[in-house]
Amino acid sequence: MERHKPAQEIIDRIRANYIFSEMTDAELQQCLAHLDVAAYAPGEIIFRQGTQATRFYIVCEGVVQLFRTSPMGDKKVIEIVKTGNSFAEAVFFMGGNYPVHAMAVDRVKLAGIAFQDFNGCLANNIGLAFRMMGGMSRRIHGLVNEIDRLTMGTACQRLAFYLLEEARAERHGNASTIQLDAPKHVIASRIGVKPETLSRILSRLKDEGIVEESGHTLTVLDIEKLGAFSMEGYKNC
Amino acid sequence: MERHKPAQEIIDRIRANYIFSEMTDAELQQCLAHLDVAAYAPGEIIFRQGTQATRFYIVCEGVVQLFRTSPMGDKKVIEIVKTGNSFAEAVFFMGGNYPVHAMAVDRVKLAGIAFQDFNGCLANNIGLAFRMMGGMSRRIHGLVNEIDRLTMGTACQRLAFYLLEEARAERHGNASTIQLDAPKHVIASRIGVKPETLSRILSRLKDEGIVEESGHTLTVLDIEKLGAFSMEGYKNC
DNA sequence: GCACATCATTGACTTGGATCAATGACGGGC
DNA sequence: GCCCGTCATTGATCCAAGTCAATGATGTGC
Repeated sequence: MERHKPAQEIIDRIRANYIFSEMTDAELQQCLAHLDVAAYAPGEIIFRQGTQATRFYIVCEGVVQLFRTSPMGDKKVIEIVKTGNSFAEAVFFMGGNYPVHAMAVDRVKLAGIAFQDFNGCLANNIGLAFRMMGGMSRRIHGLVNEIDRLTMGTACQRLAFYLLEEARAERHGNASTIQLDAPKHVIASRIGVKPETLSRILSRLKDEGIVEESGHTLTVLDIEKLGAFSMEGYKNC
Repeated sequence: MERHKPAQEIIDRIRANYIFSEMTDAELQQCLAHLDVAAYAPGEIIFRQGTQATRFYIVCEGVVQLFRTSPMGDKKVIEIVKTGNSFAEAVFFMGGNYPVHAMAVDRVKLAGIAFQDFNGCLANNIGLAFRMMGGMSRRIHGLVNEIDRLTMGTACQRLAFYLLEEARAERHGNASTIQLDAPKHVIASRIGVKPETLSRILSRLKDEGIVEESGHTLTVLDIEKLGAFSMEGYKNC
């Protein structure tokens, strides 16, 4: 393990993490008073399960593995932490010793933030606590959204769902018109497919008489049927 | 919109949400003093962008859409909130008016928590704030992990990565032996593929001389090469 | 030992979507 | 007007995995 001076690049990494993103510069400074930047070799242990927790970490480079060992010695990997993410901060909030071992998987550079500094910054600053919770809350929403996007059925279902969202604005009976605000390749990436694929799906929907298109206006002819399509993607609710 | 008495089922939903999961019963009671349970019809507006924020919500049934309208009247969907999740709680933490419209997509049942109650519970209770941050922090880790699992490259890369985790325990030089603790179909589901697929990948690795298998013992012959495989799944760092 | 159930392997086939490549339709600057 | 760049469509092909189905290995109990 070698120690380093905190470079600007390190500070940027820290700022980018959700824990610090809502802090003022002054608050950040206070938290980093005893900042510890160090590099670890592959396989090197960062901290051991059961030892007293004094810092949490942000991974500036490399990959870290968190794992537990049972009394019988078998090992269970709990989490893999990659560049940009933090670990052991929950230990700060909840108290107690480190509940896992942390080990460098490859060559790793870590920023270690002292609990003491962090606590000094946060303990009498309920305003900051609220801001941080706001930030975390948004982060959670963003992540949940992303998971939805990744797991929601086929490309066709995702498109159907997307169109229904848009269609809801102005519908008349079982039909609705949609103004396509963005170029198609943007819409494609929004639903997570390649433009070619979007094009194909759309022409399939046209063939089936579910939508019609002229210029930048898209007409949904049968909202019912479109809904049936998309809802198959929501079986897991 | 129709109002309801909070049933036990509603309370359970609320408890299950990350915002309330770390609270004691007493704290929860305090937050729910002015709990408002209501059902909305499809298309009904729950609150409007720019209006004063007084409550945040947990979706007990159905799907809610959050969207913004620009001055020119075009609509942009920000988020889809499904059963069990909350919305507008970030507004509480960060302050300000509702930054979006909220609309029921289908028939929706909501639990509305008054900012006033929530603030009363949290403002002078830094201990609770810390517990909540701990809970959120864990939630974030869980979600990040899940996204990793969903996006980490091909089945082959995932297997390679899984084996490397196991192999690290006892390695000698560039080789290592692994005791297969679980039947293969369990391992398969752990890395998110069908047993057949696992079998095929494994025999490919055997063909390439990277691993060897006898009984329930798996020998990795070339950790280097296996690592090269798996790291391709980490290009997006 | 035999019978039965679980586990594992292997092959043939299907499918959703990405990729590559060619061509057509606008639209805007000058 | 013409030319060029972005956008869109379409076809051909490829690929990773899932599915279905058949067959081989392992037990484990009795």
